[in-house]
This record gives sequence, structure tokens and C-alpha cells, in this order.
Amino acid sequence: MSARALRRDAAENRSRILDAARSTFDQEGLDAGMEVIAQRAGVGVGTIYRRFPTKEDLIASVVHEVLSDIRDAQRSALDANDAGDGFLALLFDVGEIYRLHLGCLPRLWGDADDELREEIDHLGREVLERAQRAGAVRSDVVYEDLVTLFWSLRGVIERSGTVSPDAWRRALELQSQAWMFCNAPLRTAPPSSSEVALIRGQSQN
Amino acid sequence: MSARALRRDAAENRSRILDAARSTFDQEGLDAGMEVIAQRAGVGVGTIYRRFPTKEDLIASVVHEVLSDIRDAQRSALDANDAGDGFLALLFDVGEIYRLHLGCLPRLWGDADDELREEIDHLGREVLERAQRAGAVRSDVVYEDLVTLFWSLRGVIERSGTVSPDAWRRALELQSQAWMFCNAPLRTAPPSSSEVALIRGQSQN
Amino acid sequence: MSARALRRDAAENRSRILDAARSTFDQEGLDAGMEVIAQRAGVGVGTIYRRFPTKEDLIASVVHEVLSDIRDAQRSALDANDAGDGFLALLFDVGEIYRLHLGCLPRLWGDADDELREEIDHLGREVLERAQRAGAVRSDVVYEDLVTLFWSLRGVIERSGTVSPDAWRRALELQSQAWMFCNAPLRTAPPSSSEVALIRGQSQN
Amino acid sequence: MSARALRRDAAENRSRILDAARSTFDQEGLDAGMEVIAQRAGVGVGTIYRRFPTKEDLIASVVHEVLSDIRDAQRSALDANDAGDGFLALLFDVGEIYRLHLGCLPRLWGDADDELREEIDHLGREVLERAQRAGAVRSDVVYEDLVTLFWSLRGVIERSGTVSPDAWRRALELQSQAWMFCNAPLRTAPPSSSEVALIRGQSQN
DNA sequence: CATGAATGAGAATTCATTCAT
DNA sequence: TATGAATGAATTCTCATTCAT
Repeated sequence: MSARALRRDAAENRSRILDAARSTFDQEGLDAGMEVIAQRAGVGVGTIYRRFPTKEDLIASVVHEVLSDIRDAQRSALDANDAGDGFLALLFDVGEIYRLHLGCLPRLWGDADDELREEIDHLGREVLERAQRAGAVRSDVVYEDLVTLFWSLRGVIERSGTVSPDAWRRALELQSQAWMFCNAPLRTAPPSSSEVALIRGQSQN
Repeated sequence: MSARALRRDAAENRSRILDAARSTFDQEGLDAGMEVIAQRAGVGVGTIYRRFPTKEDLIASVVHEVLSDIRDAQRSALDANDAGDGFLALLFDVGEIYRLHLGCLPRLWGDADDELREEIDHLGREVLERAQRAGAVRSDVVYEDLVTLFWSLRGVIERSGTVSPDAWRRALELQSQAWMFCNAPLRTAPPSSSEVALIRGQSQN
Repeated sequence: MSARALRRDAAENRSRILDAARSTFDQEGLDAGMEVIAQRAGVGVGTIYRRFPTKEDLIASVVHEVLSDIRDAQRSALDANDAGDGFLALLFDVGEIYRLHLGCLPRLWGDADDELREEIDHLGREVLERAQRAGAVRSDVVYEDLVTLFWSLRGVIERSGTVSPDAWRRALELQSQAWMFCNAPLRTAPPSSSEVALIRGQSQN
Repeated sequence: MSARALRRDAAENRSRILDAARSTFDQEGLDAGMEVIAQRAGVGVGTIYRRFPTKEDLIASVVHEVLSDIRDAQRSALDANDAGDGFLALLFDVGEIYRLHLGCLPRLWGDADDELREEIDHLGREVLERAQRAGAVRSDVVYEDLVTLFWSLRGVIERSGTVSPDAWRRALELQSQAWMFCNAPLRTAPPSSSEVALIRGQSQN
């Protein structure tokens, strides 16, 4: 077997493990045992630990995939012809992703993996501001409000996701109307970006 | 304060335990060990088990406090002169309660403490319908949407509650505008009441 | 309340505890909790610990009562007109006592309480030898065989005592025939008295 | 021998655990802690739980060995040329087995491992009836008496087994004479087979 | 390299014993 | 003196992680 073939095997193995971990976490949550994941991947636990020194590392890798899905969604939101449509599409795309990877939500923002998260924040801001510049979204909301909206989305999906796969759509539709069709003044200030950073840093659940 | 000096009146001790449990659950989640709670309460584990035969019982007791607070909030919402004000007050009262008892939100609906929960549902419906009859809340939303709104509220508070104690107010203000000042049509149907019941029944997290 | 009255109270209390302990052990075995015994006696656990510094001490006291019942049985066996009848009566009396105090059997011989046990051994030897001298019991058995017979009796009663209160009688009837009506030689030697002492010393179950 | 050196082949390990369990149960009873058994076996607790998901399972496995030994003894008792010799051999074989597995006698009959137990009952009846037909055993005893005899045997062995490994032989020799050489009438009826079944069903000690 | 057996710290719970009231 | 609340060591069992094969 050539070195190249070995490398290919290894890569394949790695992705089998990631797939197994993702689907296991999706179904059983992050408390799922490593043994279960190993079985689903058709490997021994030891093999997992060769690729991912720690369960946390494994989780982080799965989360990374979810995060890049989100980034992709933001990119295409930015590509949309209509800024408002793009914004709205982003909301629903993220909902879709959340529902698909329900089990990973607890760690979605907790870890370091900074580059990707920075990109996500950057893109998210763009999407929002573009929609605001186009007049599609009220001007008195800020990016931190969007982060908060995603927290609320998570709340809905974590409850209803497995039983009622579309309940979050209704909630999002309703909520998005406040962003796009309302102008009543808001008395409370949004959380500061440093607060948001702090929250994310603690977020282990 | 010596370990000996911590021995107190039983009733006081009980509430010390409940307080310790609440704050521990807030910070570490419901997986927090009984030992930790005992230390925080300044008692031995055995003392906890004297009052609460099971960890579940301890959780249930914390939860019970929350539920009766919620019921009280709904009662006073019904008593409000203005139906719209009552509705709005309910939203913010529940937010307040959720933030105070953040740690036990995961079990808020799962258990069988039925009478109280039924009363809550009944009152909640009343509050909503009264506000709708008064024209303060759009007529195309149903009680299940309110339940969903509370799920979303929980999502926000579980993230931000400890760090940014008012972030949820902002989110709620925004969201409530969609309920009170918007009329754009909604394409998705709300979850059915049986779906909601099913979701609650499974709700162990 | 006079000192005498106090002493009477205390004595009464002590016997209430002993009664409660005896009946609890009879029904639930020696693993029964101290709290249960206290409740049955209508006192607090603390009161038990005032009279009996240790659970072991309490058990020993209950056992002491059983042992004196056995001693009494042996005394009346010695008083019997017919030596063979006396011997037989002893067997069945002990069976009766064992069944009545089924829960205490595990500690019947383990503890120190020497005087009573010595008396029991002494009397037991007498009963046996008297019956042998009278020709009612075969001459090739020794007191250690009698001790062994009581072990076997315990085995039967511990199994069947609660369900089939007379099963042990049948077993004893059968076994006694070997002692009284058989003469076939025995090839194995009986356990030595020092072995028996050693066995009793270890007997904590 | 270092802790590392103790790691062995899995199969060997399993029997080391079973051996350790047996001898620990013999000495400390079934209440012995898993930690103790693990130490004696030279493994960690986790290793025990890998092979035996539950302490009950561990006990059941030890018990199973005993039961199949008993069945084997009965088979060879049936194969004996002389029916009386076969019967007698069975008694002593069972004694031998009981002594060897002294620690698990409390659970010998309680569980549901039914097939084996039914076979044992069936064979036991055969052995007895064959000996009765051959005139070697008195005709007024039934299989339930044999069960009772084994209870009594257990009583003797549980007391004396570790200290005086042959004491039970003497007791059995004596007792067997009542079965084989006596004819005096028996006044008490044997326990019914349903009583015996009930006793076994409860037998957790 | 892969495997899965072994490890052992940690979790919930029980109960004999102590001690403030 | 009596009470029963408080204590905490011990028990069964789980699971992330290590390492012999």
C-alpha cells in the first residue's frame, strides 16, 4: 500500500468518524458515549482517540462543520440580489442547519476555533447592514440583536425540533416581521459586543 | 464559620439547599453533582437526601417554585385593566422568572405536576385571547405560538441570563412588536396542541 | 417524678426498644435500619443509641434474649421424666425458637456474651448424655453433632420458616430418627470442639 | 507484580474475576463490595462491569456454575449401577459442590435461569424414586424432603465449610441413615411442591 | 496502525452514628 | 433526657481515556 493510499485511508477513516459523531450527537446529544460513536463508525474507540485526542476535540470538529455550513449560508445571503431576501434567507438557512444538527447546538459557540467564528461574525454583520442599507430591516437593530435572535431560534428548535420539524419556521416568520415591518421604538439597549463575546466564551451547554 | 456553626434550623436549611441547588444548576446545569450543591449549602449530602429523597425531587422542588410564580404572573396579567398591558406584562414577568430560575428551565414542563401546569395553560390562553379580543394582539396567533415564544425566550435567557441580565428584554421587546403591531400574513401553521404536549412530555433537557 | 419512677421509665423504654428491634429483625433481618426500629419503638434514634451504643450492641441484646429462651428449653429438657423425650423436646423447642426469631439467627453464636453460651453448651451436653445413658440416643454421637444438627435446622428454617412454618418439623422428625433409632456405623469423625468454637467465633452471618 | 503486569488475556481475566468473586463471597457474603472483588482479582472495578453488567449478573454467573455442577452430579447419580449408591453419591456430591461454592448458596434458587433448574428438579426426582423403587430409600419420603435436606445441608456447610471442611459429611452420613435404614412413621407432612416453589422464588438470602 | 479490554475517578444514594436543640 | 436533623464514608455503576496485543 502506497503512502498516498494510506493517507487516503486515514482521511476516509477520519470522515467516517466525524459522520458517526455528527449523527450520534444529533440523535443522542453530546452525552453520547464514545463507544457508541466508535461502533457507528465501525472502528474501535482507540482509533477515534488517534484522530481526536479528546472527546472535546471530536465535538469541536463536528461543530466546525456546522459552523462552515453557517458561513456558507451567510455567503450566499450576501450574494442574493435582494438584500432583504438575503437576510431572510439567512435566518431560515440557519434554522435549517440548527435543526439538522440539533445535538451540537450547546457547543456551537463555546470553543476557540476563532478564525471561522470571526468570519461568521464579519459576514453576519455584512448581511444585516446590507439589508438595513436597503431599507429591508429596521435601522435600530444591531448585529448583537441578530446573535440574540439566533439564541432564541435555538431555544425553539431544541424544544420542538425532533417532534415538530417546522414549528421554528412559524416562530421565525413571526419574529422576522418585527425586524422587517415594524418601527416602534425599542427602549432597551442591545447587549454589547463584549457581553456577547463573554457569553459565547462560557457557553458549554 | 466552622462546620459545626453551620448547623441550623431545619426549615432554614431546606431553603438554603434550594437556593444552593438553584444557583448551582444555573452555573453548572442539572448535571451538577449533589456534593457540590451540598458544599454550597454548607451541609452534607445526607442532609439534602433527608429533605429530597432523590435528585429528581430536588429538581422538581425548584421547578415547582417557578411554576407557581408563572401562574401568579398570569393571574395578575388577567387582572390588568388593559388587556394589552396585561399580555405584555406577562411576557416580561415570565422572562424575569425564567432568569431567576434559569437552572431549572430544562425540567419546567417535563414532569407530571399536572394540576399546576393545566392551570397555567388555561390562564395563558385567557390572557392571550383577552388581549386579542381587545385588539391589542393580532388575531392570527394562537396559544401554541405563545408557548413557542416562551421557548425562544428560554433560549435567550439560557445564553445571556448570567452575563447580561437584560439582553432578553431587548429580544422580547422586539418580538412583542410582531405580536402587537404587525399584521403581515403568516404562511406556516402553528404547532398543534398535541405536538406541544408531546414536546413537553419528552422535555428532559 | 421520683428517681425510682425514672428508672422504671428507662427500663420500660429499654424493653420497648428491644421488642421493636426483635420484631423488626425477625421480619426484615439484621439489615433493618435503626430508624425503622426507632419508629416502631416510638422513640428517636438517639434514644436507642443512649441504651445501646452500637447497632451491634442492640443485636447482641436481642440475641441474648433468644439465647436465654434456648437455655430455658434445655433446662426443661433436663427436667423431663424421660430422657429421650427431653432430648426430642429440646430439638423441637429450639426449632420453635429459631423460627420465632428467624432474623437473629445469623448472630446467634458469633458474639462474646460468654457466660450464657457456656451454660448452654453445658446444659446441651447434659441433655444429650442423659439421653444416651438412658439408651434413647445412639452412643456414637457427641455434643458437636448436636451443634451441627442445630446448624442444619437453621438452614431449613431460614429457607422455609416464613412460607411453610412446619416444614422444619418434618425435617427434624426425619433427622431425629437417625439419632434415636439407627445404629449404622459412622465413618466420619465429628468436628472437634475447638473447631466448633472457631466456627462460632467467626459466625457473623 | 506491577499493576501493568496484571493485564492479561480477557478470558483468563474473566475466570480470575469469577474466582475472586466466589472466594470473596465465601468470606464476606454477597454484600462484599465490588471494589474488594476487583482488588482480589487484580483488576479495576470497570473491568468487572465490562464482563458482568451488574453485580447481580456476576452473582448469577457464579451461581450458574454451581447449578450445572449439580445437574452433572445428578446425571451421574442416575448412571450409577446401584440406585442406593447413586442416591447417596448425589447427597455427598451436592455437599461437595455446596462447599466449593459456599458463597453463592443464598442465590442458588432465587433467579429465573429456569431451564437448568427444571432439569435439576426432574433429575432429582428420578434419582430419589429410583432409589425408592430399589428399596434403598424409605418409601414415605418425597422429593420435597430431599429439597429440605439440601437446605439443611446448606445450613451446616455455611457454618462449618471454611473452618471444618468435613463436618458436613458427618452430618450427612447421620442424616442419610434416617433415609436409608429407618422406617419409623413420620407424623408431619412434607412441604407441598408449591410451597417449595414459593420459597425458592423469594430466596434472595 | 487498529483494536477493544482495562482503568479509576466520579455520580447518586444509603445508613450507622453524632450532636444541637 | 429525648429527639431527629446532620454527617460522611461506603456502595453500585458509568464513561472518558490509556495501552497491551
